[in-house]
Parts: sequence; structure tokens; C-alpha cells
Amino acid sequence: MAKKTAYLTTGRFAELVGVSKHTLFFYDEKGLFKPAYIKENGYRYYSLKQVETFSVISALKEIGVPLENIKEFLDARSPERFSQLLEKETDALKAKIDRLSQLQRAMVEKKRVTDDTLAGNSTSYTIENLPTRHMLITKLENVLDTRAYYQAYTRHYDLLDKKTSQMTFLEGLIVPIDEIRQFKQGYSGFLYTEVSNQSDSTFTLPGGKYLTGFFQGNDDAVLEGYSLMLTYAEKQDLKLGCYFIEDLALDELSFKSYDDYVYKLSLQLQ
Amino acid sequence: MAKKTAYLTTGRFAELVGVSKHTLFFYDEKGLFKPAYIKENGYRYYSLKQVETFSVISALKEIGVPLENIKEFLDARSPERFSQLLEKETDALKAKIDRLSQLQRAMVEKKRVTDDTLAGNSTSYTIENLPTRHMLITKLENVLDTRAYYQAYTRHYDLLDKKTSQMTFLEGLIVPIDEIRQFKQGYSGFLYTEVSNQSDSTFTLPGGKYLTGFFQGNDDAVLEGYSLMLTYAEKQDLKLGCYFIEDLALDELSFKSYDDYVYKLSLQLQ
DNA sequence: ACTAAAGTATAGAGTAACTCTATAGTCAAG
DNA sequence: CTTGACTATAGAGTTACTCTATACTTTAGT
Repeated sequence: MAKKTAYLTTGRFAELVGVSKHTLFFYDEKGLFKPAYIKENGYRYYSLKQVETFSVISALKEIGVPLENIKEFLDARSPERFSQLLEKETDALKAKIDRLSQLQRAMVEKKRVTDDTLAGNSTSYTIENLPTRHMLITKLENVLDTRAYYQAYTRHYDLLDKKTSQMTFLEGLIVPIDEIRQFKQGYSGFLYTEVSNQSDSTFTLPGGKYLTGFFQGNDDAVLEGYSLMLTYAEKQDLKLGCYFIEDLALDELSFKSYDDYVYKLSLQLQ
Repeated sequence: MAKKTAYLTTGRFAELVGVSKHTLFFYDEKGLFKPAYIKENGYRYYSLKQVETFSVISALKEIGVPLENIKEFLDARSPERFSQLLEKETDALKAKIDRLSQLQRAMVEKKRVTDDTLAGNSTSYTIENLPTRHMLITKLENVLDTRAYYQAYTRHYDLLDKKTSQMTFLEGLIVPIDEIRQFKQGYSGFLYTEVSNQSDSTFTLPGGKYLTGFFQGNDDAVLEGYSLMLTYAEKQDLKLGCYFIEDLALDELSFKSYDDYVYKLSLQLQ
């Protein structure tokens, strides 16, 4: 009654489970997964029963468990240990999936910004209706002071690390309009990183109408942009809100030179 | 107006972005990511502006884009190409997340079966209410014939490959009760793999009451199990349905020896 | 101003989980 | 009985690093 004990050669088994012959040689050598039977001439023969075992090994590997760990488990396997392993690894897998989903959202958002910039760059100013956003912010005393900028930046990153492991490529500067009006040697503002969920440590930027414009060039071009937009808004008799938002819309990922960078300024309206 | 151009040493930049110094050396060497400035003594200095660039490179790497490909993109970067890259890679990432989610479901299911078996193994027969299931099935002429088994098995795998890329560790045998009753040299049945969604090529196993029992040992023990359960059911005057379901509940992942394997038999009731 | 600790550099070896190549033995079909 | 398709082993190459050794530089404290 030798049920289910048909033997397969290395090549055939490899094909069936979707790996290369070499992988099976390698697993055999490592003591991770051995053929059911080895002929006198050294030929390996695998049984059909081994397919499911291999599938699980393969799945564990695919979700990132090192072969070494899989081997350790197999060397001391038991139903209880197997259950524990599955529990531990499904938890780890959940964390991994969450992380990848976060990256996915960040990438979709980055693409949206890039596409919007390509579409809107050539036109002049437009008025957009922006949604309410929640952000982690860090005070920056003087945007034009290198050292202050660096310190604020590192503080901001520390904050991000502590508050959230959320991935985001979306970050920029919030500048009170009065800071631009009273500009002398510099101006203060806030570094911001948008986060999806509100908390007591987040700042809420109200949604509503914003005057937006794109400015290409270095930092000086952006500084000029602030003034140009203010002048334009006043000419048009627009009622202003409190903040300017400065976002880097096209950066080193789109251009090699800093002088090609495109910044988006959004001026809050009432 | 040297805004945002604070320089960081290799170690500090590495710490800020969460990688090792060596990784930055390596990326520099590969031409993938270079410091903004190199001093005469060879010391590397990175600018804060490079943090976001690095984050994106890092994210692309994390989702599985080879550094080689990232470099190729960077060497010919443009806003349009960047947008295309993001589109392509978010699609690939979506597929990856789907695949991992599938593995996750399969692992949770495998754990459930393992735990259930540990809990139920010691008890005698129980009557369970099982849900309706959809499955892909392949006819197997004689379960006890090695060659037939092998052929059905490979056909079944081919079918799975074509019909679905769904990952599952759940598979077993469906055997018509009459085949067991009329057992002579062997019996026929169907290999099955459970799938989540119904289609015109799936078989639907009706839910309802099933008499279930666990049998530990080799194939002979299982064969005996079939008879034992039939006898038991008849003694209890249970009205039988059409099928036996044979599942391998604890396998090579739980035990080293084939003789410890635990099989679960489920006898359909009316 | 000097020294010790901490940081920076390069070169090269080691790692995981393979893939790929070369060389040689084996088997199955016509 | 030959030919082509398979099997085996050994060893080099790959990716994206990590780790070690050795030497130079900067910085913080005395």
C-alpha cells in the first residue's frame, strides 16, 4: 500500500515547486531540505509528500525568515513549535505588510505631487481648495541660518522617529505671512511632515482656499516667489489667511541640478 | 542666502537616515548616491537636501528595486521618468503586498488546523458544523496507485498554476463514501485545493454537519480510519452524505517521521 | 598646545541565498 | 549503440551589504 510515494528527480521536483535545481542542491547541502531517497549513484529522489513541506519552507523564506532559522526550527520541530513559529511569523508579516502599505501610500502621493507640478508649472497662479491636514511640526527660528536649519531638521527627525514610524516623502515649511512681510535678515517658520491621524502633538492646518504658484530655481527664486505672490494677492484684493506653505515639488529625483528644483508656494486665503 | 546647506559628515547623515556609514560608502562607490561635497582630505559631506532623495532611494530599495535599476533611473532622471517609475513600482508593490497577504492568510489557516488538531487529536469522534467551501479538484483514479497519484498530482499543480496564483497549504482528498464501501484493490477520489472565490471551474462542497476524527500513523492507519468511522456512523444510526474528506493535519513540519503524521477524516452527514 | 577619544578613510574578507559555468557521469529513446 | 537530455559536484560570480584592520583627521578636555 505504498500510497503517495511516487519519486521525482531533482529537476522534476524543482519544476513542480517552481525553483531551480540548484536551489534544491543548495538546501540539501545546508541540511535544510533533503530528498526522501538517494540512489547509489548519487541521484536524488523527492516524494510528492515533500511538496507541501517545501511550500511552507518556501513561504517562510519569502516572508523573510532566514534559512538558518528555518533549519533551526526543523531540527527541533514539534506541533507546538510549529504553531508558535506560525504565530510569530504572521505577526512579523503583518508588520511588514503595514510598512509596505505605508510606502505605497507615500509613493502614490509623491507621484500625485510630481504630476500636479508638471501640469501646473507652466500656468500662473491658481486658486485651489485644499483639504484639512494634520502635521507634526518643529519650530525653525531662522530659515536662512544654516545651523538653525540643521538643528531644527535633526530635532524634527527625532520627533518623527518617536511619534510615528510613518513613511512619508511629504514635508515642507509653514511660514506665517507676517514673517514674510517683516522680512529683514531672515524669517522663522515650521518644518512640517504630514501624518494621517490627528493627535495631541499634531498641528491642524485648516483646509479651504489657497493661492498656489510654482517657482523654479534656487532658494533666492523661492524667496522672490513669496514677495511676488503677496503683491499679486494684494492687487487682486484677496483676503489673506495666516500662512504660507512651501513644498519642494520636484527635487533631486527629477533633476540633477539644485537650480532646476521646483517649489510650490501655497498662500492661505480667508 | 545659503539656506538649507548645512553639511553632515558620513556618520551623522547615516544616523539621520538610519543606515550604516558603510552603506553610504558603498552607494558612493557604485555611483548611486554621492555626497554634495568632498573635502581635500577625502571626507564626505552630505547636505540636508539629500535626505529626501536618500529616503526615496531607500524606499525603492526596500520594495525590491535593485540598486542597479535605481542607478539607471537616476542617470537619466526627469520628472516624467520619475512619475513613470513611481507608477510602475507602485503597481509592482501592490502585487507584492497582495502576495504577502495571501501567504498571511494561508499561514493563519495552517496554524488554525495545527491548533485544532492538537486540541482534538486525543478525543474520539466529534460532529462539526463546517462551512461551504469552494475548491479546485482533480480526479484521481486510484489513490493507492503510485503512478496515477503522481500524474493526478502534477495535473492538479498545473491547474493551480493556470487558474490561480493563490497560495494555500490546504489541500487534501475527497473520496465518495461508496468508493470506501466497495473497496477492493483501491479507490478513486479527487485531489482538492481550497480557493476563496467561486467560479465555473470550482467544485462546491456543501457546508453542514460532518463527523470528524483524527488518525495518526501511516497510510494504512488512515485506510483503517475510513472503515472505523463508517462502522461508528452506522452504529450511531447517522444519515450519511456522499463524501469523505481526508486532510493531512500534522505533517513533516510538525514531525520528522511519516509514521507520526496526523490525518483528519471528515464524513459528510445529511 | 597637546593628547586622547572619537570620527573618517580605504582595502579587503565574509555573509546569505542564491545563479551560472565547467566538467563528468547516467539514462532513455530511437 | 549512439545521441540528447538528464544527473552530479566543484567552484566562481552576484547583490547588497557587514565586519575587520589599518591609518589618518578632527575635536573636546586639560
